[in-house]
Amino acid sequence: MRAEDLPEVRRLPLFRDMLHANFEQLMQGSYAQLFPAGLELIRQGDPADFLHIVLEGAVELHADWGDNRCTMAVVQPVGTFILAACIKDAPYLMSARTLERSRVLLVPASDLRAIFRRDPEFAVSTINELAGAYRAVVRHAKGLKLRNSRERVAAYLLKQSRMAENADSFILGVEKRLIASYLGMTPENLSRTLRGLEGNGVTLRGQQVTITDRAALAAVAPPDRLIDGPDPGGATAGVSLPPPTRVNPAP
Amino acid sequence: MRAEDLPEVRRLPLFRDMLHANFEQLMQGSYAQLFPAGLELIRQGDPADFLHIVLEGAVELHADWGDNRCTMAVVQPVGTFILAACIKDAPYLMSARTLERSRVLLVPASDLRAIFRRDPEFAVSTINELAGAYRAVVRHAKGLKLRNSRERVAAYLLKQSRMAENADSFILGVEKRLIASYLGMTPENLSRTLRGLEGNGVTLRGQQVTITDRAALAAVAPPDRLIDGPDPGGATAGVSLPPPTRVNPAP
DNA sequence: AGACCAGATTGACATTCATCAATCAGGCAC
DNA sequence: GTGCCTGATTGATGAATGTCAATCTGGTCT
Repeated sequence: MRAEDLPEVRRLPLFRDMLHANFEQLMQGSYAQLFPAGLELIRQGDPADFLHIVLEGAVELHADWGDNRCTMAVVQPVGTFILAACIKDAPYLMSARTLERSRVLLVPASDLRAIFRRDPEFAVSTINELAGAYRAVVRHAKGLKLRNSRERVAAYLLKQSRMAENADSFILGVEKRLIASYLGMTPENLSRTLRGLEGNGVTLRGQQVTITDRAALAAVAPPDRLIDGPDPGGATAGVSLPPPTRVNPAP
Repeated sequence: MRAEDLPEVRRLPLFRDMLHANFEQLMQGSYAQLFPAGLELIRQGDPADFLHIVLEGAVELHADWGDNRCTMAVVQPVGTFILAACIKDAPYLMSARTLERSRVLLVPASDLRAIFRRDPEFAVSTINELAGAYRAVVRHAKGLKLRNSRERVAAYLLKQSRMAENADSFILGVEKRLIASYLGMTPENLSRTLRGLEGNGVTLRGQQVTITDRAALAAVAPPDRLIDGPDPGGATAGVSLPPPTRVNPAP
């Protein structure tokens, strides 16, 4: 892997506190790889061999059952995914595919398991990472069960707004059909719902989202820290909600 | 706490491998308490002070948003819950209430955090517990997003059947409205769906479930290890699916 | 036994949501 | 620029699910 990536990886909450020697060893067995867009990195059901870390690009985690497919999360740099499967040495519960050309660091699961057994700091980091990931999924499940699709969309927009640098005008970083799948609805339904939300404090033009009346939007779906997160105590990497969005220059 | 409970707690995957001295210390700060049925043990949003372990009875984990409420899990002996919140020292994402008279062991979160920092075995156990809990929620979310209500009900029955001692005839251990909420549907819808499933290999009389044609039921919702679990490598305690059911004597 | 009560069921109805099909719009290759 | 291709949108429709209200049922208490 490129030497210049090391500091960034080292700075991840998961690796930040471990002993240097152990970090070195972990990285020695790892390798970064460049993948084209649309490539299936892992397939659900396969044995978990590598912890994946997205260095560049974006990766979708999705699940399939019969003919149905749904997006569970989008991981962006620098985020890790499928940590739990590696730890349990169990089959992946989700598939992963690149949304764009992406560089991914692959860390052997066996090394991982060996090292947190002898590096207490790393063990604690792993515990925190997993606890954060767990809470992220619980929040996702809560959103699915407690909110209808209109409310989920409104809450999603508000959350993206919070994460954007310019909270009042940002662009959706992902295809709408992916957002729809993430929110547990069809693209058609999302499209109509978005249109229905104009007049509730949002304006849309393509990927462009402008919040004109935050209170009105919040009235559709009162934001709740216990659903929309994040934990007060810092961002949860790993399986997170769809990507932070970039600011966009005024037209 | 009662001395006779100690061995059972000690046998939990979470505590099995830790040093005896540390287990002792952990238990010294803990206390078991008997609660009546229907009592709210914890309320979502409150700070996480104690890891909870159900020794007797049954506890429902549920979430609220506005006027909506949904069941996220039912924990039965001997199972732990809200480990993640304790670890992150963050607010509970779910509320908990006793479904029946229950005895619960309360372990101070601060002790927990202190001890897994110095007991590597306990740290590893915690990691495994969390990884299992994470995967359980992911499976739950997958079920919600990939299956319609009819399929969820069929899969639920099949799963309960697998967990029962007599797989072909068992009783639902929980109120139906609770099951409905867990499955993300209304009690009315569950009732109709259950009726609709007669003729697909199931017979119902009250809480009594009899599977007459497993294949027919499985045809409604093909079981999938990646949704219905469990992990091949052993039962995941903590936040698990609704309770194992007891066998029932033939009428 | 009888009254009572929470939960379950049923029916009628409204709403949400998915599906199918037909455009529409924007980006990219040539 | 033109053609094409994917994703987005829109419309029409039906299926799935929620809601409200009215029983029904099983168990508990007295």
